[in-house]
Amino acid sequence: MEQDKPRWIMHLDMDAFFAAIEQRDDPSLVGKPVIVGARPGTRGVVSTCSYEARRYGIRSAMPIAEAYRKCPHGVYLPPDFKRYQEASDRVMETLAAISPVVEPVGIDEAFVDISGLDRLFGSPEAIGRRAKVAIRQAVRLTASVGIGPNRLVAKIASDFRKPDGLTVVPPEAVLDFLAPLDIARLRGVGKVLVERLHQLGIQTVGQLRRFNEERLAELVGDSAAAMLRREAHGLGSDAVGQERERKQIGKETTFDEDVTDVETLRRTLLRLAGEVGRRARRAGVRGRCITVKIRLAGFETHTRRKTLKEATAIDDAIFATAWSIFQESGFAGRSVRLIGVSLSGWEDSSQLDLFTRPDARRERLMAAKDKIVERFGKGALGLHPSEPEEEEQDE
DNA sequence: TCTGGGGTCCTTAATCTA
DNA sequence: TCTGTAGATTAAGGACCC
Repeated sequence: MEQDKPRWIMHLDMDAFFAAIEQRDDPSLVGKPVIVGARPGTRGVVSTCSYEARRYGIRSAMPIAEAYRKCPHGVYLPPDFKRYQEASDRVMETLAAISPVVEPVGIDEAFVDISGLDRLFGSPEAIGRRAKVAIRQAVRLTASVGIGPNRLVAKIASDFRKPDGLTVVPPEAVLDFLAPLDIARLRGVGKVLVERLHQLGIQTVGQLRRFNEERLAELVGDSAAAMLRREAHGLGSDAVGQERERKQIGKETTFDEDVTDVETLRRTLLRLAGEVGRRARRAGVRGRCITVKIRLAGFETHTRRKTLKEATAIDDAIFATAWSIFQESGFAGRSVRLIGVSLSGWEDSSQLDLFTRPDARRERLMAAKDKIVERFGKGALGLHPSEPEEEEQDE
């Protein structure tokens, strides 16, 4: 049922989400530089910071040590995902009351298809205002909204005026809107591509649009060039859907200090494999592919992978494979900064044989055990609560 | 300065297989 | 049966995003 009516896509982005929730819940933090992320003095980064903190040059993903140097008197808080998820759920519900087509992106953003809602709610701009007001009422937080003919333009528009902004870009205004913007605003253009485009003298989207097509393809490759061309012309998908199926479940950890002790690495892998298994069972998936990620002291990162004959979600099987991968990797004895395990390559559920598969019974048992531990704690299984630690909150 | 953790997708190369 | 090859699968790394 193709329709010729113009598409209107809204992108909504919560302002400094984690920090704003902290300020909302503790009024003494209002007006102060609030930094949510790793503890100062550890190896971590800033997750989100308030606009007051941004005045000191603090940004998301900045090493926490650097943030602390820039703003030692800031308020440093660990993230509390449970509270953030609650707020996020309410935001998504609020959006769902405006349009049935809402696609959450992570915890603090969403795309909403608002095409054809003019009779109900008025112009796209009126709908954007309505969404902002409804969210403010529901969670006492502000959001920035962008509206355009597709996801690309809507997303760039929501980022255009922040915080608490509203930017509507009608189809006929797209080219003019994009032309003066920095190429880094485009999706898929990160540090590497920005650097390469700068070398070509391209700083803005308008310059990119005018740049010779063949030359661009020679320098960044055919597929990147094609993507850049489309984006420079403001072309993008207008399909808004539900969340996509996830393709991988992983868990990794960075040590406070680099580790050479093989026993420590073994125990860490065991714990990570257990966590991955537990999450896979809860998600009802089994994977054939096990990947071990190792980051050495110099930040040099490697992955090694093995594909099993039978898909699994059992801790022991994941660990045994991960451990053999590590032992065969040749990294034993090196100084390790980070180690991680992930499971992927889901088996095709249409070919599942739930009753004859040898692992099925054990998996059901382990899933039941997971549930008991979840509800009543490790004590319920006769385990010491601090035994194989685990404080993990569920994302 | 010293770089988290959860992911997705793309590229390239090697290997398997029809 | 031999051989070349196209296409699928596997593996590793990297860029990017939130």
